[in-house]
Amino acid sequence: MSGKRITMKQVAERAGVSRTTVSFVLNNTPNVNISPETRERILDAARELHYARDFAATSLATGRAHTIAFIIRQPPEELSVDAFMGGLLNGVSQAVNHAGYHVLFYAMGLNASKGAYAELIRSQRVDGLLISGPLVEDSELLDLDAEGVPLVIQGTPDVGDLPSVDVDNIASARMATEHLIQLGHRRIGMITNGPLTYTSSRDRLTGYIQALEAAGLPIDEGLIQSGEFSDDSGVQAMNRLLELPHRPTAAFVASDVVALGAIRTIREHGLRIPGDISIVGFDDIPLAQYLEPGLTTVRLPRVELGLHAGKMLMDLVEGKPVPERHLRLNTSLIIRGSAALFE
Amino acid sequence: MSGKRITMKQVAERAGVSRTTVSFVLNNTPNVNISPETRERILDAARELHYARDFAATSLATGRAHTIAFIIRQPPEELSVDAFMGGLLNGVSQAVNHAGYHVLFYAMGLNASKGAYAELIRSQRVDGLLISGPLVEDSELLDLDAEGVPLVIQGTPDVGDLPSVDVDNIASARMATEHLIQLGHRRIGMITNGPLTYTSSRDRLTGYIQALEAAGLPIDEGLIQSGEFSDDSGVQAMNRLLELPHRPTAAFVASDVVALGAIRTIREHGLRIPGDISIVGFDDIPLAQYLEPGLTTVRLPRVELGLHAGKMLMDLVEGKPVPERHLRLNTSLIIRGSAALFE
DNA sequence: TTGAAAGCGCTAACAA
DNA sequence: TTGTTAGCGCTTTCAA
Repeated sequence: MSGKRITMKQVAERAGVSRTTVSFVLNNTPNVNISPETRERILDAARELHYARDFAATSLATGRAHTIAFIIRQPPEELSVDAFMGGLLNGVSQAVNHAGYHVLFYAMGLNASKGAYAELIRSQRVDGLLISGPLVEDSELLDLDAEGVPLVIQGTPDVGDLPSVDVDNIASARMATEHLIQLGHRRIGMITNGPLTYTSSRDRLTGYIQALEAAGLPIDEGLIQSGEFSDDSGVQAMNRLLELPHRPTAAFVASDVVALGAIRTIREHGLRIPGDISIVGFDDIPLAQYLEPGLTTVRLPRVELGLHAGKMLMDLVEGKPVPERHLRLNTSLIIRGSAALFE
Repeated sequence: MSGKRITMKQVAERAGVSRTTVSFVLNNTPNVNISPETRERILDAARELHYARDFAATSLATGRAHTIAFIIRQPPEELSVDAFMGGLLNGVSQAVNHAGYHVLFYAMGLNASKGAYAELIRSQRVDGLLISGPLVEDSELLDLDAEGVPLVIQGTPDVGDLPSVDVDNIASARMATEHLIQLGHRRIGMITNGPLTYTSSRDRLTGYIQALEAAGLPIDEGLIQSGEFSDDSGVQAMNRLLELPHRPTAAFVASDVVALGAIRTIREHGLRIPGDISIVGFDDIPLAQYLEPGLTTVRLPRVELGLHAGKMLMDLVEGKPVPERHLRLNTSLIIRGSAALFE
C-alpha cells in the first residue's frame, strides 16, 4: 500500500497523543497508567496504519538486538549430505523464536576469519552466540566467554569450561558396545568416527573401552581402527579389521556414515551381516532404517540438541540461571537387524 | 578486554581527527581525499581499539539492514529427515554472505501468522525475502511483490509471476521417463511425489505424460498413482500398481522418499528390481546410492538452487537487473542399478 | 495520566 | 582535506 514508513509519530498524531504515550502502550510498559480508551485508540491507529516498530531504532536505543547467531563450522559439503544440521537448526530456531529472538545463520566452515565472533558481538548485531562443529581449541571463544559474552557450544569442547550441549558420547558408546557383549560377542572391533583429536571420537572410544573392561574383556589395539567421517574411511578401516589373523565377530562403528563403508567392505569380502559380523552404528542417519538389514545404531537426538542449546543460550542472554552448564543428553539404542547373537 | 563500547568518536579522538573523517575512511567513501597518513592513523586507531561499526546505528542511518530472511515453510519434521534444507541453506548463505549480507533463518512451518512477511519488511529488519516450500497461494506475497519488496521463491509458485528459482520439473520428469522408454519399457507406471495441488507434482506428471506421448505410447490412467511425500504413501501407491491386471514393467516415482516405500513393496511381493520392475526416482537423496541396487534417479541440485536463489535476491535488493525472473535449473539423471533393459 | 527532551551511534549534506 | 550538524526512530527520565 503506502510506500512510506510508518513511525510512532504518525501513530501518535492519528491517535492524538504524544509519541511517548504510544511507546508506553505499544511496549506495555508497566507502572504507567493509561486510560483504556486512549490505549484502545492508539492500538487501533497502529493497526490501521500497519505500524511495525523499527528494528534498528529499537535496537540502537535499547542496546539489545534480540538476535543470536547460529554458527556452524562443519565443512559446507557435510551440510548437504547429512540431515544433522537440519534437525539441529530446527531445534535451535524453535527455542530461540519461542523466546522472541531471531536467528542469524552462518556457515563459517573451518577457516572463518579470525575475529568473526567478536565482531558479531561488538557490532551489537547479536546478543549471543551458538556454535556447532568441530572447533579446534578456539581461544577466541574462551576470551569472549571470559568477557561475559553469552555463548553456548553444541558439541564437547576440549578445553576450558564453555557452556555446552552434547550427547553423552561415552555413555552412548558404552551402551552400543554392551549391546554387542550381551549378544555374546567377545571379539569386538571398533572404528572411530574421526581422528582422536576430536573429543567426540575420543569419548566414543572411551565408552567402547569402558564396556569391554567392565565385562572383563581384553583391549586389543589391533581391533581399534580410525575412521575419518567419510564412508570411504570406513572401507579402509574395515579392510584392516578383516585382514586381522583372528578377525572380530562384531564391530562398533562410531558413525553411521563410516559404517556404510564398513558394511560395503564386509559384503565385498563375501561375508554376511549379521551372520558373519554384527555391526552397531552411531547417529541414526535417516538411511539407517532402510538398509538391509536395518542398521542397529545409537540415535542422536538432533532436534532436542538444538532445542536445549537454544534454550540455554536464551537463559544466558537474559541473565537467568542456567541449570546445567554442561548438558549431556541421553541417547537411545535403536535395535534393528545388523547386530545378532553370536553363536 | 574492555567492557565498554568503542564508537567512532573514540577512534576519532585517538587518531586526532573528526568523526566524519573516521566515517569516510572506514567506509571508503569515494570522492573524498584523505591523506594517506591520516587514513593510516585512523585505521590503526580502529584496529587497536577493536572498533566494530554499530550495526543498529548504521542500519538506522542508512535504512538498509544488509540482511535477508530465509524462510522455510516445509513442516519442521521434514527438515530433520532430509538433507534438502541443509544443501539449500548452504547455497543461500554462500551467495548472500558473499554479497556482504546476512541471513536470518525462520522455520515458519505451514501455519505462520498472517502478516509475518510484511512485518519483517516494515520493521526494516530485512531488505528482502527468500521463501522456500510448498506455499499455498499466498496473496500476501503477491502484495509485497507489487509494493516492490525484493523477494524470491524457491519453488514454482502456481499464481502470479513472482521471481522464482526451481529445477525444471517437467523436463526432468520427461528425462527420467525417456530413460525408461529407451530401455525398452512400454508399460510404465508413475507415482507422483505429492498431491496434484502442488505445482511440482503436476509438473512432474506432465513430464511423464509428455515423454509417453512423444514416444507414441498410450496414457493409461490406471498407471498413474498419487504419492504423498512419505515412504508410506509409496507403499500404498505401489500396491495399487501391482494389483493391476496387467502390471507395469517399470515405474517413474517422482520422489526418492516415496520410491523407498515403493521398493519395499515390490520386494514384499517377491519381485526383483530391476529384474521384474525397473524404478527411476527423483531427488537423489543421499541414501539413493546406498540402496541395493543403487537407485537411478534425477539429481536435484540443492546447493545450486540455493546459490541461484540467493544471488537473484541480492540482485533484486541492490536494484540490479535480474537476467531471468523465473530461473529453471537443469537436472541430471544419475544412472545406477534400479532401472534396466526390458527384455 | 501524558508530554518534552535527551541520547543511542552513525551517515551525509553542507561548510570551511 | 577536514569539521559541523541535522537527522534516522525509539526509549526513558523527568516534569507537568
